[in-house]
Amino acid sequence: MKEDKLPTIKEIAKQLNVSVSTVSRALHDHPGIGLRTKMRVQKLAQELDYEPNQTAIFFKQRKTFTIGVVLPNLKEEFFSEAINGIEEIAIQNKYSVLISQSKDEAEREKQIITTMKNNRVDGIIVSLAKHTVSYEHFIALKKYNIPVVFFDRVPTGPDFNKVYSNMNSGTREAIEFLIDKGHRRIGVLNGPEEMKSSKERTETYKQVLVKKRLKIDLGLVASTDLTREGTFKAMEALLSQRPKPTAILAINDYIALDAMLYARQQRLKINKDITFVSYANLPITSYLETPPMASVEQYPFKQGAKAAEILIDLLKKEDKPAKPGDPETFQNVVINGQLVVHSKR
Amino acid sequence: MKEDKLPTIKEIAKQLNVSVSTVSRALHDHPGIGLRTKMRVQKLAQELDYEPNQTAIFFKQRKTFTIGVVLPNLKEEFFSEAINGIEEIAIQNKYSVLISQSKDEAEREKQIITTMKNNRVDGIIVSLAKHTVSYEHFIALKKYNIPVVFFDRVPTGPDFNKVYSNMNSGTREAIEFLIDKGHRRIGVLNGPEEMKSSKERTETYKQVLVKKRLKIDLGLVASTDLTREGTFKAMEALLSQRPKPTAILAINDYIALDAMLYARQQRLKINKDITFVSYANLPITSYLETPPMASVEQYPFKQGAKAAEILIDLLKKEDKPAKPGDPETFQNVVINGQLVVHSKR
DNA sequence: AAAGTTCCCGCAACCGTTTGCGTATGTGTC
DNA sequence: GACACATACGCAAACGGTTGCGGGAACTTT
Repeated sequence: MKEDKLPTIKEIAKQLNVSVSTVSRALHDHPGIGLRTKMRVQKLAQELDYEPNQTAIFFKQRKTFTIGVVLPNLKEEFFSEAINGIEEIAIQNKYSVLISQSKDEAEREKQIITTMKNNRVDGIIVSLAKHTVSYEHFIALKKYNIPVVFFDRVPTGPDFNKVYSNMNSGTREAIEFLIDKGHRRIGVLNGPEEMKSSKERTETYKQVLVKKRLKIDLGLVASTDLTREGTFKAMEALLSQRPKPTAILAINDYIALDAMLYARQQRLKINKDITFVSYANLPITSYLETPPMASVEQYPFKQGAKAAEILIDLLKKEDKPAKPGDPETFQNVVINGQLVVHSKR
Repeated sequence: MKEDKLPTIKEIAKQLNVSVSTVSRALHDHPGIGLRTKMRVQKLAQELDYEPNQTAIFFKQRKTFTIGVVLPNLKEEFFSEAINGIEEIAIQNKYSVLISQSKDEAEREKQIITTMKNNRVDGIIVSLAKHTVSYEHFIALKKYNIPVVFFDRVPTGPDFNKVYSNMNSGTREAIEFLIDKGHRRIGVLNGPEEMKSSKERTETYKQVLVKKRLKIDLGLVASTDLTREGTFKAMEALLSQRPKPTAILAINDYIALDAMLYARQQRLKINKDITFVSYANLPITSYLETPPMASVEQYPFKQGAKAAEILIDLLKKEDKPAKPGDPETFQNVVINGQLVVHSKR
């Protein structure tokens, strides 16, 4: 009943009594093929609904036109926004996107990278799992000529392509904003210490306080492992300081939300007894009755798009004969975070 | 400098002075290969870091071990949860997942399906764009032997595999819940009329009211196109009814949040002047000070997982010789939504 | 010792497409 | 009518791996 056999180039060739190479060339508008046969071929291809078998092409060309994306999860709007950026650029360049979640587990991340490598994705975009400390599995990709671009959660060291937002200026703005509002005891709800950004945040925090001639109290800096429980614990630690902090800078909007939840449980009025400022500026906060007073926008869409651009550029360059003497260079794009103030008072 | 050449089966064969077929079989633990050579081959493969070229295998086996997932967007937690379910099952079965967003545009959806078809994904899981009305591009996949499983936003008609949650029982529960709480004027914030679920919701709404002997006022049923503006408009319409509704059943949590936003702008107190009940029961609501009073849980993870299971089952069956007489059958799995009450009063 | 078995392994085709190279036919030139 | 030259197409190899089949060597059987 069903004809089961998909039309191939061979099929067309047979029906038209020409060779497969002629068909192939005709379909690609190769100049060496006469107009007459070119037309005949294209017409029949139309009629048969011929579509080239991409797997064959991938195999032959040693290219899959697929880029892999590995990120901690898809639930956070930051990442799904970033994917939008990636997809946008990918589609424009006729690339497909293979997405996988590390679930913030280093082991799983490694596994995913291996799979992607074997599937011969052309390149990979990564936002690291929160506890990833070893980058060997990424370095190993070099042997396979698979370029990697990191974004947001990027590794330290110069030997990587990366796109990330510079928290420092945003952090500075955020803290100065709070100080301007009269806050003197400002808590920091920081991420795990393995994350590069965590250290930087603490650093900038100290710098601003010094500059503003305020006392530094490291009891006001706490780490959460990004789980709700971890955040609650960190909040508990922060709120037990005396005098209590009147404002808190949280590593991202989700953590801020968890922190608010805890604060409410402690009968604190948000934006009155305690003020929050965080990072990311996610749409989710627009739904809230009491959003963080300000948020450092990190432009996830832009980050994703930029990472994709860099990757695709690399892929295009790869086709060209690399000049032998060329030292390998790495892109390092910094997108400045910017403080967005949500509420006036 | 860099050896550029990836190790292949040929390479191993040459180094060991055996044929490629022997190597291939040795690596697969084929019984027809002697223990000695099997060991030698496997050892060398190890040393060379040999990894089979999947693209070659895909091509040869006419199978890619990839399933495509098409859904409206990744931003909604419902969908990202569903993906988690899909990924879970996929990984267990050694499938990769190719994700693409239709952005709720029928045209883009069609485009994606075409690309996936050409990329020879083994099967596809789809949640329809909100205005998709023609299913031809899906039906066309049959010719390519690519099975499709729909979830959540499923097409009407019996000729499709689908997994969706039965809103009716949930809707019934939700409305009865509101009536029990004393509400008599219950508004419905429904989705676009193209969506099957919208019609059903209205239907069930009417049934319950009839059963409870309440007057039906269709002015209390409004449609939103799922954008924030659309929802505001619909809310405006609902709130202009007299007497005003005291409770609103919203098509999903996001819409409920938008609606609340509007209600607050109108100086209505949530859960006091006006009560919301919605669908999905997303984690996002756990962050809210005033979450919907109740929500119909739709088990996105389960839906995704189930869809993936069905698809993979189909793929496995495909390998087996299909009995010619067999009429094609379609799975139709219904997951009952269940009302989850958030706040007591 | 010849015949039959069993055990291992190699040969070669195949999947669908691309592409370098060779060649038949046609065109133009003197 | 012999020559060069372009034009239009075919041949065949290659990409990397899988698999049916066939066959040589070693071993068992009678």
